[in-house]
Amino acid sequence: MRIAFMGTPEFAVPSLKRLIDGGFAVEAVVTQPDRRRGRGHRVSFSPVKEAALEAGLSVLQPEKVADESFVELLRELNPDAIVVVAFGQLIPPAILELPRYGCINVHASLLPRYRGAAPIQQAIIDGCSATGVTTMLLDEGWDTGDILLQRQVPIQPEDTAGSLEVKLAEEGADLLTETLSRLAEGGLKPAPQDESQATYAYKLSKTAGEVRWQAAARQIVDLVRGVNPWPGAYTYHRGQLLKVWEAALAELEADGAKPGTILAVGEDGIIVACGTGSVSLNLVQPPNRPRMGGRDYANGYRVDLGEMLGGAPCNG
RNA sequence: CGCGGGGUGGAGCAGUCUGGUAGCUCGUCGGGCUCAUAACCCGAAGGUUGUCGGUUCGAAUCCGGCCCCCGCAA
Repeated sequence: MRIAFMGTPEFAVPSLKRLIDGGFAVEAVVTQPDRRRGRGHRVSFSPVKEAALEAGLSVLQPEKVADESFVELLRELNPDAIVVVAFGQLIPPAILELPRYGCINVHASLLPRYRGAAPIQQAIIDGCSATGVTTMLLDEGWDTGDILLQRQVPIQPEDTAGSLEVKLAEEGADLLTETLSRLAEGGLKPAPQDESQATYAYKLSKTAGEVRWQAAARQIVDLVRGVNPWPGAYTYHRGQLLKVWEAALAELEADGAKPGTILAVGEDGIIVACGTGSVSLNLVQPPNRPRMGGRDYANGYRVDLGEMLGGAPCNG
């Protein structure tokens, strides 16, 4: 089967590799144009581009796949299927109807739940105990196409968005090759999504990681997991940014203390009062410092009990 | 050349502006107290201050090169 692959971030890499290793003819790899990013504003390649180059495949990076010249290019390639995994651009109708088997998408949720750009993070933030991967036929909507196959994946209590993404990317790659094989055999019947069950996980903003101390301890712990490693949970201490990498439920009663109050320094970290219950900040990171244990932070920065976290940053 | 911060005993920090061989909160080890403890008391070990070079009678501290780490912003 001749495949054109479209993808950009780390999540798409296992799918691409599995196609290559699985003997599928990957005729083209399409990814987002190189962008300046990171410290120093250097140009960097997308993870998919790195993987493609490593496999000896050349890469196409159209600014817009909808451009007529690119559509024409694809038409000439004449792929049997186009696989789209976290590509980052809307696929226009002209491309959707191009391949015989259609455009097949791997999505990191059990559709129709968590359509959108941040399904992994949102599932954790919402405290779900399981999520999954779905393969589907792209249509003109946002993750609204007919479902081909699904597979459930449990969310472990210690999972972060980062660790879960790795698992889902692997499961997704697995499901993808199974989907393609069965499509080729003709034994796969696309099933429409149940619109009434649809929910959306919009792309997270930078501020999605700000800890709201008035929330329940459970919700705060899930937030910290769900936004790790990106955009990262944070609060403010003494007017300075304090990133929170790991947090766990704590036993201490808030005992009337205002949410955000530092109640104690436990063995693992700083114990903070929440709207309901308390959490222990076990791995934190002040600006210009590496990550450190909450306990270490408390020692080195002379944290006093009763101090408040949160509030606005101060520029003094 | 996007802006900026930092590398000091095992961990996290102070000391750098105003040069004079290093301090704090922990940890570790030994001892004590206790029914007991992550609590408390006493004591000890542990540092070529990232690296190379320069200035100086003398450099963690001033100057320059190199390596590494990180925040913002994308």
